This record gives sequence, C-alpha cells and structure tokens, in this order.
Amino acid sequence: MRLSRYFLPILRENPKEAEIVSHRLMLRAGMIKQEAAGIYAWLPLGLRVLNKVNAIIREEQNRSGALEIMMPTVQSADLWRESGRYEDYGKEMLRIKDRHERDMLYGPTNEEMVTDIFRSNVRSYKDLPLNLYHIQWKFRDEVRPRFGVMRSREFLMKDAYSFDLDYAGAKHSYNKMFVAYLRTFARLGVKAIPMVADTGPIGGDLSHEFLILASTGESEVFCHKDYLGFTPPAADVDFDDVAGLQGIVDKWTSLYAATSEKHDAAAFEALPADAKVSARGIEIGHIFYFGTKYSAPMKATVNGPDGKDVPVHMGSYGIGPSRVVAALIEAGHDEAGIIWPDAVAPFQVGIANLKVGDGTTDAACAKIYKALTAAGIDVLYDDRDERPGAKFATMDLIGLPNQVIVGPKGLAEGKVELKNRRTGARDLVSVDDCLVRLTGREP
RNA sequence: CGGGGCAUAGCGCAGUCUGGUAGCGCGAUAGUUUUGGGAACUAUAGGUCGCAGGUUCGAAUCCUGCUGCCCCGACCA
Repeated sequence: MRLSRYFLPILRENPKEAEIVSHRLMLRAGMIKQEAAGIYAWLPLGLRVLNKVNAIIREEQNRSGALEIMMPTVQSADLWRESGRYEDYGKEMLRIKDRHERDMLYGPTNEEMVTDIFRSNVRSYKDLPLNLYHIQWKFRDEVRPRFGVMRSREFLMKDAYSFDLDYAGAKHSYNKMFVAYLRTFARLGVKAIPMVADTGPIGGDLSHEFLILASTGESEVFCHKDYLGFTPPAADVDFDDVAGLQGIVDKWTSLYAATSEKHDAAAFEALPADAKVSARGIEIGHIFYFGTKYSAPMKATVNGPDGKDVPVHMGSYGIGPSRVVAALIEAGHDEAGIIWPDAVAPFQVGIANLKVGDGTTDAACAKIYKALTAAGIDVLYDDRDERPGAKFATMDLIGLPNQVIVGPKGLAEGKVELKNRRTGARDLVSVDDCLVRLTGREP
C-alpha cells in the first residue's frame, strides 16, 4: 500500500477525551473514529489490525474443532422470554420495536439464539459434542462507556457455545476452549493468565477469565510469577485427547491466580516472596460452563444412549477482539507510539522514502516495495512528499514492526537502514540483504 | 444511577464575567526554498459559535428549555 493513496488520518495532538494510552494512540493513529458514546467506526488501519486478530482467533477455534456460524445482531424478544433473561437483563439490553410493534433487541450475547438453533436441529447424543461460534457485533448499553474500544457499548465478540451430553463431556469441551485460548493469546503476542472467575449473570459454576498484565488494566490481579514463563500448548496438541488436555489445564491452574473479586489474601501471602505478582490486568477472554441453565428452560434436549431425553450441558466462551486490539496497545507502546506484535501489525514492513523525487531513492524503494509485496508481505510504502522526521514519526506512531529507511546517504554506499520498532536496533544493509532478512528467502 | 465538567474551523484552545457583527496555534490546500527524527516563507480554503425558543436596535456572550459528549464513583465483557 502506498501511503499517498491510503486513508490514514493521523492526529498530531492528543484528543482531549482520550485518557488512557490505547484510546489516545488509536485516535492519533487514525484507527478509529468515535460516532457516539461507546460507538466507534473502524478506519482502514484499525480494521486491518482487528481483522488480523479475528483471523488468529478463527484459526485456533477451528483447530479445536469449533464450527463457525454467523448469527444476526438483531434478535426477537421471544427467545429471551423463554430463558427468563428478557426481564433479568435490565437496561443494559438495547430494546427495539419494529414497524409491527414487535419487541426486538440488539443482541448483547447469543446463548438463547444458539440454543434455539441447536434444539431445532439436534436430536441425538450421537451428534455431540458440538461447538458453534461466531464473531459478531454485540451491544450492551453500558451506564458509562469509556476508554475507547476497551469498554464500548458496541463491541466485537467471538462467542462460542458448546453442547455435550453430560458434565464429563462438557468439561472436555471447556478444556478444549481453555487450550485454544492459551494458543490464541500466545499467537497474539501476549501473556494471558487464566484466573478463577465469577460467573456473573451468565450463570454456572466453572469459569475462568484470561487476563493480560498492564498497568492501566481495570482489574486488580494477584498471581504466581511462574505463569509468565509457562510455554503455551503446541500447534499439534490433540484436542481429542481428554487426559492430555486435562493435564494442560491442570498445569495452567495449578498455581495461584485470582482477580480481586476472588482473591484469597491468605493463600497469596503463603507464596514465596519472589513469586508474588500483584498488578493490574485487562480481561480479554472469559469462559463458562453453565450446565443446563438454558437448555432446560428452552427444552434443548437430546436422546441419550438409554433412549431418554436429557437437556444438554452447555458452556460459552468469549473473546473481545475489539478490546484485544486496545489491550495489545496497552501492553505494547512507548513515547513514540504503538509497538505491535508482528502477528497483528497492520503492515509488517514500512518503507520510508526519505527523498521522494530523487531517482535513486525512488528506484530503490520501488524495488523493495515490489519484492516484499511479491513475497506476500503487507507493506506500507511512505511515498509522501514529507520530511524524514515526519515519516519516522508516522512509522513509529502506527507501530510498524520493521521499517526500511531509504535515503541518499545510505544509498551512496549501496545501503538502506533496517530498523526494528520494538528494540530500536538499526542495521545498515544492502538492498538485497534487506530483502533476504524480511522475506527469509534469497532474491 | 449519584457527583462534577464541557460544547466556538479537522485537532487543541481564547473570546462569554462587562452584548457591538469570529480569533490564535497546530493541521489542510497551492507555490517556492528545503530534506536522516514532526522545516521556513507566501498565499488560500474552512465556523448556521451543539439545538430550539426568548430578551435586545444588536446575542458566541444574557434568560429558559432541550440534546450531545467527557471525567470521578457505583456497576459491568
């Protein structure tokens, strides 16, 4: 992508409403635009990141055996009356009437609807286990939305729902998502720690929150330091291996980890002094097992091996990709701007042409741009007629992990500068060496 | 939902007390000179002063009502 043809409305000054760093940087980098309280439009740069986050989540959900569907944002109130939540959910639910005066709502979550899909189509225990998920916009009419997309009213959520014959099966489904989440967050470039959680209005008695540590987090967390050094499950983990998955979950729940709501001060104090981590955290995932809470009232039953109908055991599993984007910034930034993990960076490489109009630099940039693009790498080529300082500032602000700086000084020696955003390291290399290092292959 | 603020150009703000016909910085656009960490000069564009009513010869400014947004707390993915 040539920056001169891109839509990147960068702000030099901080918008006054943005208090926390991720909100500030997302606005300054032209990733989002607020349209109403807690409601945001995603601009090209922001959408790129959001889509990359979604892609990783999707791959790991699919790997675990979950099946992607797409449920609507607008739902009929009738389903929610069946579960009893139409009254219980309160003012956080955005209620709508259609032209026929029918009660509708903008979905805050999808347990009822997915349960309806299930009961309409599944009759036998032989069709279990089943896990259906989608990535869809939700609306929760927060009393006080804040922190940009971190706590917005409209937000994107990946929500998965598992269906099993009994508790043992449901526990395995729960473990699959637990492991999938560990892999997902590791691939997103963050250390997420599972913590015992309250189940809140969703209900149920088995639940974990996944939190990443960040000084601006809304939650107060306490955990054992060793979690930060744990190795996430490998890509070839066998999701059908019941004992194997349980082993992974056991390991990741063996040490102390809790948010303030579930904090056990005595247990935490018993940890060795050098193992205690007391910090702030951001919740980026939450998984629940809630048994027959919805399947029983909504009559989502299957015929068991003994020929009797039983309500299925369910769980739900959520990740907020839009919040994840903000959380990644909270966890990765410096004075100059965002530092993206490679996996979700909007562009892997930025090319800064320091002297647009100079034949030599233009040609070198064009060669690099063409070669990287041909290698399937997302490249942002800053071909604007701007001074070098402005280009450096832009690249750093939007956080491109690898920056190729092409100017007359370096080219006089046949070299370009390869800069790593995270470490700040700069290497003077030939154009060919630069391409080898960025593409991992010989020209 | 309690408490406190704010609303004037794309962004940040002054002007409001004391009514007199719209201003600053940054940004944008064009040109020139520049060019290795957010350049200088010149020119240009851009605002029904949140909305509606009222007072007045005259309202960004005073009065009334409304709306939107932000912050703190409680609540929450």
